[in-house]
Amino acid sequence: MTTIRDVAKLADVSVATVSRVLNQTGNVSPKTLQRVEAAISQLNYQPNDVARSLFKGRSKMIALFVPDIMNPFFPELARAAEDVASKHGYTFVLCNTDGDGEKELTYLKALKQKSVDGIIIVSSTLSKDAMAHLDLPIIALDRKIGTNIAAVTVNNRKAAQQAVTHLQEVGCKRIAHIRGPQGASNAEDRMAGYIDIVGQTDWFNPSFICEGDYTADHAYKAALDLLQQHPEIDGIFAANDLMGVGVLKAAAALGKKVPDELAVIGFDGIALGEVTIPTLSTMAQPTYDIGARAAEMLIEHIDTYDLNRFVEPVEYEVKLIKRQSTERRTNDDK
Amino acid sequence: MTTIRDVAKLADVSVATVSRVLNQTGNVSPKTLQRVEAAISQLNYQPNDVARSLFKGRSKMIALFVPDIMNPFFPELARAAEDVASKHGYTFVLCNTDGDGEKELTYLKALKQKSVDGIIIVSSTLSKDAMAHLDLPIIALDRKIGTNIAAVTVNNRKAAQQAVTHLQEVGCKRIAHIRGPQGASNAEDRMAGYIDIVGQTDWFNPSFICEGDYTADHAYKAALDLLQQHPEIDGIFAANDLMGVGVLKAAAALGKKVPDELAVIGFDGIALGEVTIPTLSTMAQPTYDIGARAAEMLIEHIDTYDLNRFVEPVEYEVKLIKRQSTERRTNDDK
DNA sequence: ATAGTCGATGTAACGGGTTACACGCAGCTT
DNA sequence: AAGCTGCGTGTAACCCGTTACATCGACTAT
Repeated sequence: MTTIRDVAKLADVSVATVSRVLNQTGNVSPKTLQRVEAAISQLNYQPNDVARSLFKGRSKMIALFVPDIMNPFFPELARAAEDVASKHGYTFVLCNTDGDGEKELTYLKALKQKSVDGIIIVSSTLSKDAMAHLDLPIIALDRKIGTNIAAVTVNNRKAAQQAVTHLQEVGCKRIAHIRGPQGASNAEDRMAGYIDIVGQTDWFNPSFICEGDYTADHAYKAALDLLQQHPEIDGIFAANDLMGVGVLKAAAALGKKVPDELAVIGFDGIALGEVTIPTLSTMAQPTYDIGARAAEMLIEHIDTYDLNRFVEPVEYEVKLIKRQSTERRTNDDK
Repeated sequence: MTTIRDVAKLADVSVATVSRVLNQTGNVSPKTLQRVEAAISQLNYQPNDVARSLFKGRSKMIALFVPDIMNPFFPELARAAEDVASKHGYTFVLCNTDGDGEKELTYLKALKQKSVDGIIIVSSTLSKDAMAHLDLPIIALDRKIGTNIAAVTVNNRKAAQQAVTHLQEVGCKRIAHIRGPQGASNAEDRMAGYIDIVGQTDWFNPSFICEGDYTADHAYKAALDLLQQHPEIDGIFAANDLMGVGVLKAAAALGKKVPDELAVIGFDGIALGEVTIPTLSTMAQPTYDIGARAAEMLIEHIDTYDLNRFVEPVEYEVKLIKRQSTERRTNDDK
């Protein structure tokens, strides 16, 4: 490995001057500049980022924590964040947490030892105190964490209201909800939106709300139970698309026709919803934009280097995408 | 930040002794050990990995290069590699290359400056010389690169033969192929397998092989053209599942019934194939295992620290999964 | 008793950039 | 001419672990 001292020797200057050339700090005379640049290219010198990081205490790395990259909602987020990171010269670290608080802490510790500059995190388990002890720029994504950590989210509650209203508009009389995991702010908000619309109806029944964990399998089973126990249900709002697909499968397994006997709407807008049969209506998030924005915010936060500055949270709008699973029935009513 | 010198001072020993405790190298008396451990926990000391990396020239980081994490085949690979990395105490860096050689080189340079310990790469563009100049442990994944870089792949050619044979068995008389991108070894091998089976038939026609780039959109268009130009085609082997889904959409758009008028089989075994209608038959790769194995091999390679050691390539078996898109017709023939 | 061995521990150099501080010198002010 | 400013540059300390080498005492071998 060639070092800055090799370059200095060849250019017959001091290491300080080479460093000044590299970082374009301080004044360097044109002649010297040229000599140094020649030496650099002659030796094909590339500065050692580790040494730089050691001195600076910063590493030009950011990390993204997701529950599981195999869940199709996250790759787009990851792609966006990585694009932004690399555009700004940052290296991108990916961590799968499985929604496990222990794992999150282990990763955080390891990354801190590596002087990672900041974190974007999708989590519902990380406690606020754990974050407080951690003096690292953090942006919460998709789900809020406490109140003083900046978050990039969507208007979950309003979007959920829209979704349920849409089901009503296509003729649904008994609408159930398969919710996301306890403690996830987006799951709570989506459920709240559901309740906003149907909570006061005469038919509403708390058992119309099923636990879910954002996976298709679990939703499949939940929907089977639900539909068998309450055959009168003619609309389901799933808190994400993956669970929406699970519901479609359950309906198929029970011989319930979608959308005629059961309308289904999901949330997220993943590509998967376009290739199922029937295709899945959904409340689509601007996923790439959200991921990119979170990364931009994080990097800006890092660059301003002001750990205590308040970072404004951002909320995006969600868009209703009507597909076959909620196609208005020609003649409905029971 | 508390440093090793703080710990040394508190425990009233030298930094060397603290280092010995941390790394369990050399001999430390029980009493001293205890004092040092007490000091470490009292100060909540965590060693600085950057300093360690600088001295050692290694960073305990590995990177995975994929064309695009949004392609559903890659998240599973990434998940597997990350699991293995983190199990071994490595940090996992993800790079999206878009199959762009320039981007690959830029990433490689940046990672080398960070003393990344090794790379797993899915690439068909990286030249062998570029790799040769790079003295970093590398494992090729999914696609081979040259002949002297260890690779973890599947038996693409044989699997392709199986896929095409399966189409024949369900009654297909005219089988087309939508191939992967030029230069990708797996695309070439899969095409070769296709030709092995149908190349000598009297009906075979080179125009039955369409260019593809492993995306659904492109395959959709290619399949539209193909089916319109050659209405006699009754079977399509798509070089990956995403393109298989594109073919299904094209068939739907043209009103061709799958599997009765057109049987379709893909390659990869991504979850997507289970939720389309009809569900997509495929040659399923043991994707997680492949990713995990590549990571294990890389880390073993790094640990033995023997850059010139020959690493044995590994080839996995692919499994035919029959689904609706190739369900045997009750009474076929033209 | 003396040399040799081994365990326990400390000192200081090292890895490779960065930068505070100092110095020399040219040009300008008064 | 003395004093000041500012550019261009070099020296060396610093970031923080790691480890080669040295030291010292205790114990074993002869």
